[in-house]
Amino acid sequence: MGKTVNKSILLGHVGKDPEIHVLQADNTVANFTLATNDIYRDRMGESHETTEWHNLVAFGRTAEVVRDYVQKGSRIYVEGKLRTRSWDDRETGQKKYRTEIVILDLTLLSFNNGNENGADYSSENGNGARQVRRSNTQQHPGQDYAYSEQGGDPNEIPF
Amino acid sequence: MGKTVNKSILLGHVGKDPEIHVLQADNTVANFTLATNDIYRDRMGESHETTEWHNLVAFGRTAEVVRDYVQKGSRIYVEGKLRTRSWDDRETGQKKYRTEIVILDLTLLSFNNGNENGADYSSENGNGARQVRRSNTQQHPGQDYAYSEQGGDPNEIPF
Amino acid sequence: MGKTVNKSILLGHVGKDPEIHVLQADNTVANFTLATNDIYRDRMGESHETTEWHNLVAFGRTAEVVRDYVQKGSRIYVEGKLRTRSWDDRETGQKKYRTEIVILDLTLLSFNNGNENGADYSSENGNGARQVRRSNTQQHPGQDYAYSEQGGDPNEIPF
Amino acid sequence: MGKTVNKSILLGHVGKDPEIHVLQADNTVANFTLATNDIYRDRMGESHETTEWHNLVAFGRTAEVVRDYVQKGSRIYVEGKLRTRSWDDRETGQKKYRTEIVILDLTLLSFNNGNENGADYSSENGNGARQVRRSNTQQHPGQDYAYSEQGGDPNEIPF
DNA sequence: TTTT
DNA sequence: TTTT
Repeated sequence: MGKTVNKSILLGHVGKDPEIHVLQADNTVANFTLATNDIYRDRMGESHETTEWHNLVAFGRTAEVVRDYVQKGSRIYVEGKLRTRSWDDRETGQKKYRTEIVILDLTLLSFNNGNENGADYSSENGNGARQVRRSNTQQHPGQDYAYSEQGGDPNEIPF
Repeated sequence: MGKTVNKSILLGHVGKDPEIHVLQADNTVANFTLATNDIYRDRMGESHETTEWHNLVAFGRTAEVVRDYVQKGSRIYVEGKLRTRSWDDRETGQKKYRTEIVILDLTLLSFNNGNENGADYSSENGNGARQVRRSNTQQHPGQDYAYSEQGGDPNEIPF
Repeated sequence: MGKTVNKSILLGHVGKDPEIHVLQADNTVANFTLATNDIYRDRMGESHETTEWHNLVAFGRTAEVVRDYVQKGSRIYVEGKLRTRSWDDRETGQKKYRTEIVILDLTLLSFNNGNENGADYSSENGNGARQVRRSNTQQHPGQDYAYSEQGGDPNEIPF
Repeated sequence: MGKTVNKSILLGHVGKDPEIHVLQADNTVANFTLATNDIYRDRMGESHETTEWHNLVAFGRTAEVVRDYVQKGSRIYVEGKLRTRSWDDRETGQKKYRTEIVILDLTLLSFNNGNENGADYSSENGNGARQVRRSNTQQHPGQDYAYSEQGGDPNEIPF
């Protein structure tokens, strides 16, 4: 029940591997970008394509799913809300703004780098199951967290 | 038909009277801000309300509707797409960003300053009809345009 | 987190006063219809308007809000999910279907019978506050429930 | 610009190969069903999954895309509007209803039977390109139409 | 009738 | 800068 509505729906490809930060023991944050494409026709009737880049952020359980299953090239569906943060730039003293979509719902549409037709990953583990990243400490060596196995079958993918 | 989706749905109140610009004879642009509210509960269980401000932009026919019917305090429903523009700041040389929602569909939910229950405006023209702004030259004296009466009953409100 | 998406967004006017049923002590159900309009142009270029009627259903707390604030003519924004129920018709033995939108989010856009500009209701209580129906036993005499005052300021409207 | 909103967003799997009908030379119609899943927890805390079936219909150019690229098992994203048709049943004389989603926007999320990771089809044509159905006369032998090659590169997939 |  |  709300007086207002703030909802965004995006479907596109992830621009780079998510950055993961652990704020507190209990709160993971994931930041990444998502590309959507717009096709328009100019006055001469020629078709052009532009790419729009969106800043996405996820918290908590959703951030853990991002950490474990989303990477550069992944195709995802996202539902969220817009949020604009502002701060004073240290150097120039100017007000700066950054608009983000806070993810409230996430659907994975591809695995292994967004290549919807590749067959390479099944050969990696030889059993046909989806291989997931349960840690990415190499990419973010400063972090120290463990995937919570409790509360569900560890072999069950949570989406 | 598209490979990606870029859709935002907003319902809220307009922060101030739209700024109207006429780029060419044929292309009106309207810029304004929209507020949405978010209620969240902090760790102490106390309820807080934040306001999110969105930059909206409309073009063409939609901008004309904004010019004529939207004002500070109006409650509106908007469907659009996200667009982030960037430019180099003249003074500092820094890259700056501004994210906007380009309006693709607009529904007016209130008239006369968003007061959904006020009866004052009907007394202004004494006939119970909705009174609309067909020009706002006072607010934007530098502009010179006329509302196009052709293509429809001038008494018909186009939404 | 989900593998699929089932989401409907409707904004329109309520066709008749909601029917309220109390299944158990704890679970109120509200059923009503919502009209949306579609304007289309036929092959001759003439404009036509059709009305689409949607079956809406709300449960629990949301149903209580519907009971107390929604009536015939109310303009509302609704977000929900589609659900199709089927049963065998007693007389004919035929399979029958009914598709409903289960309300997940509700925003009231008007008060007093959807008349967004009326001033009559404020004269009813003489204090400018919105008057709400806290019971509708006349309309639904078979029911016996009371609006729960606990859990919040009884003068606070919950949306 | 509209007074009301009637919008549905679905992401799921296609239940069976679309039925294609050609009403006139110029108007193709495609009918098919789409499954979405809902997970809920009962009073005992046990998790259950239900499947919701949606009736989808596409017209014109969109129907041609459905005809050529959508099949049983395909995963798709759809945006559309709800429409309920009614008729009197010939046998019983009863009023019957059928609610459909009229597709306004369609995004294909998988190829070859929804297997997002399968590599089998690329071996069918040996060049790694997506293989599309440009006719389905076997399935609908009564029809006689040809995919329009004009208006674009015939090798370009239109979404 | 889909999918995980 | 809106609104309740």
